[in-house]
Amino acid sequence: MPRRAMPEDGRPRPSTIRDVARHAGVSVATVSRILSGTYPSAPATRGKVMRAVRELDYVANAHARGLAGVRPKTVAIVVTSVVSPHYAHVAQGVQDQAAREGRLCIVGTTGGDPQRELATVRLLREEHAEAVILVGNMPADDAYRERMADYARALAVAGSRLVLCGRPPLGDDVPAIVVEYDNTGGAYAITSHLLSAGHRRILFLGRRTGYTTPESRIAGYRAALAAHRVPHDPALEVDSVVMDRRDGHRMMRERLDAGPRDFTAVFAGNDLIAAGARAALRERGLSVPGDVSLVGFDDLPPADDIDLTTVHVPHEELGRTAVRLALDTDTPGTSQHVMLGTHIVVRDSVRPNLEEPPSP
Amino acid sequence: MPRRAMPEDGRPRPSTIRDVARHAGVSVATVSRILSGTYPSAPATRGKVMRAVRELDYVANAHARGLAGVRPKTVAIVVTSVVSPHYAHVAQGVQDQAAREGRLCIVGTTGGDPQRELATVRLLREEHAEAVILVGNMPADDAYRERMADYARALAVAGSRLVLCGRPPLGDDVPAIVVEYDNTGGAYAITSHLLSAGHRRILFLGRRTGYTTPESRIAGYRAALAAHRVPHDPALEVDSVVMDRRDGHRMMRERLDAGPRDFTAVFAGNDLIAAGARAALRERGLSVPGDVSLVGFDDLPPADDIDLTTVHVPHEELGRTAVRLALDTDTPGTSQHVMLGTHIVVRDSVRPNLEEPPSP
DNA sequence: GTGAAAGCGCTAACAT
DNA sequence: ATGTTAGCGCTTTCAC
Repeated sequence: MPRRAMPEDGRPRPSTIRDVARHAGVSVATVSRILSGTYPSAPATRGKVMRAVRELDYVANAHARGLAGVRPKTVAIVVTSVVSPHYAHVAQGVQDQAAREGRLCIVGTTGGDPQRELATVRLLREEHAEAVILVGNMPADDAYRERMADYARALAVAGSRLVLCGRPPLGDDVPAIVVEYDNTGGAYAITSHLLSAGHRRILFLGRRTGYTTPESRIAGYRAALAAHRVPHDPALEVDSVVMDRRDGHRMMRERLDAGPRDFTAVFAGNDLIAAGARAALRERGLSVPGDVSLVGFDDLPPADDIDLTTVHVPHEELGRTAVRLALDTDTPGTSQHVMLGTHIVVRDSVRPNLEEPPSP
Repeated sequence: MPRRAMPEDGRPRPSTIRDVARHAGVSVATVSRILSGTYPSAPATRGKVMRAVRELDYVANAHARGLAGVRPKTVAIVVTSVVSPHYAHVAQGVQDQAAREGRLCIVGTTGGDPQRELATVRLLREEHAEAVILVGNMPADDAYRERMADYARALAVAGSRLVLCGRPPLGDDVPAIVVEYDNTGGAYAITSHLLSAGHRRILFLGRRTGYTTPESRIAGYRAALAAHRVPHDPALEVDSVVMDRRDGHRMMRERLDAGPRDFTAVFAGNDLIAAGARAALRERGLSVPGDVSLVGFDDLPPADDIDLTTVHVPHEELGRTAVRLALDTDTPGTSQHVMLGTHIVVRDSVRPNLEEPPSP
């Protein structure tokens, strides 16, 4: 049972560095130095201090330390939601690396609301975290760029590094680190996979103009079609608003109800959409991959559950890399740019197309 | 473009309350009072101050404020992992309520490792958060109780409230708020659901002795059997270690390979196990619910994807309630206890049992 | 209604 | 190798 200071009011208060100093018979400076471990000290003194620390159950006050000019050991991550697997896995990577480097992790959720994002970044500025990692999902318009640039400058003044995760760079004048992954390359690869299986009419589910991630993916889809000399039919690209399972189900259902099926394969903009589309196909008596081939993007649950061939995105590595780069003070540049690779994961949702012969 | 203090070294520093005071021609005390909004002040002064705040882009330093005796607006949550849907949903509830009440949220992950948990709680003590919410998954032995009691006392001294989420209370002498949900009731209800459909041999997948959550669930299972006067066969209870999809698959596969099938329905200890078991059943040519009925527990993804009848657990409400109770300083008691209800969600994974006639 | 000044607990010069 | 002391930026008495 630790002894602790107990003022007259009968409520114990946390031990302070002065309590420890007194208890050990040394000065507060000595205690501070020994605990920080960066100065030489006599073993005997060290022993006394450590014993006092233990007996008084002393832990430093993070706020006092922060005030005294030591950057708090904290990284922050801002996401739309922590239940979305995409964000959850990036957050997990951030947590991993943060814990490994002895940091605490502040997580903010915005629900996709710019107002809440703004409020969160404001609160984070107050905290003076070492890094603020934004895994936003905002349209990449000018307003967005400007907002990010504002964040970047304000955070830079407070000494925090801003990391943009999964989005393209903003420009060299903006002090932000960017960690993204190869959406276009992945989409190109998996579209080629379908083309190689003889599919020519590939429905793309989840076009979302103005949003960088879906746009990069559809760009890869189109590039692959072009490379294989397959005509590009804009009618095969379906717009989505929310990019979730429900929306995938809706898009597929509406498409099937609108007329005769004019595709043999489906490329869903993400695995959630793929899951919804698959359900809709089955409701209409179409099996995957028996009747229709289906691929997704992300390699997150429920991809494994539904045996979906998809593009693996290194979500956790994204988070880990973000933390690593932000905490790496050896590299002084505040505007690095890293692009992580993606690759296909083949499961059982694609079959060769037999409905029309492949072009010669 | 905000003007900001720019020392000789050419690196701007964040504006302080003194910069604002000078800029507005008032004292720092006045600025502090106006920003806290709890004191009367002349409208003219208020205007000057607010303008200065805007022009200097001032945000308060959370550490200075914390040091000066104001409890930081922060709640903390400690979970095993943020990718596990169970924890993610509770965390989402915590985030929701925290944001609603203007709080920042610190998230710590332990990976189930008591060492990391200890380290995390230590770091959180330094932060003096208003609340520390533990959503642990530890065996409920004496060592665990003692550890929790230690946390509780240490955090109480630092003025933080400890909330135990999804676990039974520790005792009145431990200053902790407990928010749990009705595992036994839910298990009782869904077992009754299977019994009403005529099932008598119900395989329970996921017994884990010493862990409160699985133990409460199996208790409900046994209670329902007893209430329906169905003999309890211990051979129908299968032990699990990790309680995940893979383990569900393994348990089901091993059971099916061990001999002739001696059950008509399966009660999986959670939805992940159910998903794994379902996959194993299908690999052996058994359909759900055609050949075997299957139910789970939690109502989390992938329950919806696989049309699983299961028990709904109010995960997000758990998190919201934890924050609400912890921040409710009107109720001074630090050892409240709340139990949230659970209920069945019927989907399409149960069929009446035809293999043997129900008892008369 | 506003100002002056005393800390909060810690770190980092500056002494010795 | 250790002690002394001046802040860090804010809130909050206590005066006026």
